[in-house]
Amino acid sequence: MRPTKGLIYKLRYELVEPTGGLTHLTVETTRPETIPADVALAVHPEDERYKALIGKKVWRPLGAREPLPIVGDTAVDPVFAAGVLKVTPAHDKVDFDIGQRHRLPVIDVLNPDGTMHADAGPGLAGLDRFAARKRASEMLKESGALIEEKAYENNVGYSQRAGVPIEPRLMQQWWLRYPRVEEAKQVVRDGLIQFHPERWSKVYLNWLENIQDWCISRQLWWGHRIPVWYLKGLDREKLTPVDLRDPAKIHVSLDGPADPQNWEQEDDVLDTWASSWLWPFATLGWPDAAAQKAAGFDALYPTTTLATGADIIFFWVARMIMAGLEFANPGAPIEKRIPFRHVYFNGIVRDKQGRKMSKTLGNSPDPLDLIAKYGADGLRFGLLQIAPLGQDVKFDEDRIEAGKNFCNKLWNASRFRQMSGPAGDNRSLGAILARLDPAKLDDDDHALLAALLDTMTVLEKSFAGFEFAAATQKLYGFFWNDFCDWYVEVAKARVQDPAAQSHALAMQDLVIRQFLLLFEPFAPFITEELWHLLGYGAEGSFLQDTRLDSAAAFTTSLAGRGVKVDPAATTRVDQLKQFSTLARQLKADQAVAQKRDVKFLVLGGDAEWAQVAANTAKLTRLVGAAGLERTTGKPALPAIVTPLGTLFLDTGVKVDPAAERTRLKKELETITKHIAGTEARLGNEAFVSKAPPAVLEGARKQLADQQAKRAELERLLQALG
RNA sequence: GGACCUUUAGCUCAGUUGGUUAGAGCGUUUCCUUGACAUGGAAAAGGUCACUGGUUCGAGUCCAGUAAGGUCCA
Repeated sequence: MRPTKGLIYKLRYELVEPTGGLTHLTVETTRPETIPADVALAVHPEDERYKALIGKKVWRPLGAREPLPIVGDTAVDPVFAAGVLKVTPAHDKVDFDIGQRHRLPVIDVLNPDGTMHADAGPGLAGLDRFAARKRASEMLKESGALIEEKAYENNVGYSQRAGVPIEPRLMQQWWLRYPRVEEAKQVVRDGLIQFHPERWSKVYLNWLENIQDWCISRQLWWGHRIPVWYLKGLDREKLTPVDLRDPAKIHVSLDGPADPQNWEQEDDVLDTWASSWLWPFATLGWPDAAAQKAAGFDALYPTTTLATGADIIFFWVARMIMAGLEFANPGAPIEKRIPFRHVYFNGIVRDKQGRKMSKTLGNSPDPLDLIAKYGADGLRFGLLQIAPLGQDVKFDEDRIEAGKNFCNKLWNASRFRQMSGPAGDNRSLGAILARLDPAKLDDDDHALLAALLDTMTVLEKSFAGFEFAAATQKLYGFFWNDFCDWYVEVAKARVQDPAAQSHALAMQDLVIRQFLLLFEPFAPFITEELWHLLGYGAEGSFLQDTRLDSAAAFTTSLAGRGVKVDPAATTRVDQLKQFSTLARQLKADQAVAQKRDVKFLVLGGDAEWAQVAANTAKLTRLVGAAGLERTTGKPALPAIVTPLGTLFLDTGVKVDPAAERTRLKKELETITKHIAGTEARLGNEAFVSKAPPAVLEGARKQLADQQAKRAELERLLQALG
């Protein structure tokens, strides 16, 4: 559709019998050359101006002078122009529908080449449609029917290929009645075929409930020719319904008539989709039995998953299902006839403004340019990251850059592993496990293995549910945060310790190996490269051929080496993470340069101090501390409350009590607000009596923690004086 | 007109069966090139979860309605 400037013509249609003081009706049209094809005028049945005229007649002002009925139809917009519509069923969709409703005849005045047909009458016949429009207006002017013509802009459909306005015209078309409609509904409703996301099945079923016959004729020259033959000498434009059912005149079959010399095959070809709907079995040798056997039809049909866009549910998916049920494994149970068991609807990638990418708009980035900029893996991972299940995605190059950065992170982490110490035997999972020393597993090892197992479990679930974006997010967080930001950092000390090095490196080799296996579908190139560089594969073997163990199998392998992951370690490591974050925060608050090593003092119970003391080496390194000591007093120093006790920062500079007080008061305010919220919840009788015990217990624990923190903050404020 | 979907931080999006103080990336602010990575590290600011009502001890999440936007309709 394109806004097109043209003319609109205001015309008089004379009443055959003047009624109620009216002699004519005023009609506006942009296509006066189609008047010879008019078969009626239509008004809105509720329109007070014209209601009484329904059933009366007017004279056609151009072409054959015949009386045309006035009909009432709600499709008429009473507000547009004079509220009277000329009805030309042969050359307008709305008019055609009106014609059908009122059983009006159809008069075609256009030839296929866009010139006027003889039925357009003398003066117009033979003219090109645009020349005819001009001539028609002149003829109407001469006869006095033309009231006025004025400039007008409306939306006109254009041919994309030829760039000329499209003229609706009735033609002989072939239609197909769909087979197996009920079965097609049943297989999706009963879950024999599952849609992902499931909600698209509603769209599918809704369409099948209202299914109409399929117009399979396409006015094209390429494709499968429609298997219909006409007896030579028949006028195809004048066929009656009886003719169409007469096998002496019309032949329909795949093989064609026995006496082809007497017949002419239909020139039109099938709708593209009428070829495509055969795809699931036509690609497996169908209909030739020997070819099917050779292609492995019995093993491969039905296939597991069809991946496609939801915009072609009707065009392709529904039709493949019906075709499969009809043509594949005829007579077999229904589960052998369906073409696939799962349909995965990928999101459609749109541009930043949300528009569909198209050649016409030129808003589609060239994948090769993106690969040159971000790498094939970066592009793939970035796209998967922004494509949630069944949701369209707005393409944003920043996300692709994030994909590249992640690949870079993986590369550097692997490089660091190589620089950290000698390569061990990485050729199999067993070989790496043999290098682990179960006696040397610390909390960080346990927490990392727990996070790895969790990642594996989440990936298993994500793959089963076609949730690829969720999988990428899990992989990203695990590798960047759990492994690089925490584990590799805290392991630096162990790697330099001769007694712990071998074990610590084996842990890294193990985790990188499993990560490469998990990450391979999202970034096949860099993972394969690293697989070889780090010696994970034997000579000539490939990551892509290596089996990925399930979380359960991996747990068993660990157990075989005497490694049982301690879930409580994660909690303890989280406390250390919080401790170091708060320590850094304290430094930042006090405007202490990060690199400057300062002295920290910890005030806390024995258990808390024991945990800090056991991790002093890690913590001082992580937060940049010259020392981390226990204190029993209440030094007048900037402080922060952590899960492992209160932490004081000694910069050697005299503390500013006013600034410190302001900071602590703000903290106190926040925690007091939270306590009020928690207390309100616990004070609610209905909550206490109805909430599940676990939730209740959680709330009580939370309140206790919050109160302890508040008490500590109050003590600190008091100590400041 | 019909069906379906979306609305959460400046931007792009997560948020699993309702349950602590709603998350991530990018962007922004401050600091940092010490030995994996500045394609990086540390910290911070930033949200009445479109609106109205309902169900519930409890709603971003469930229900109804409203608004705005989008997709498909052979």
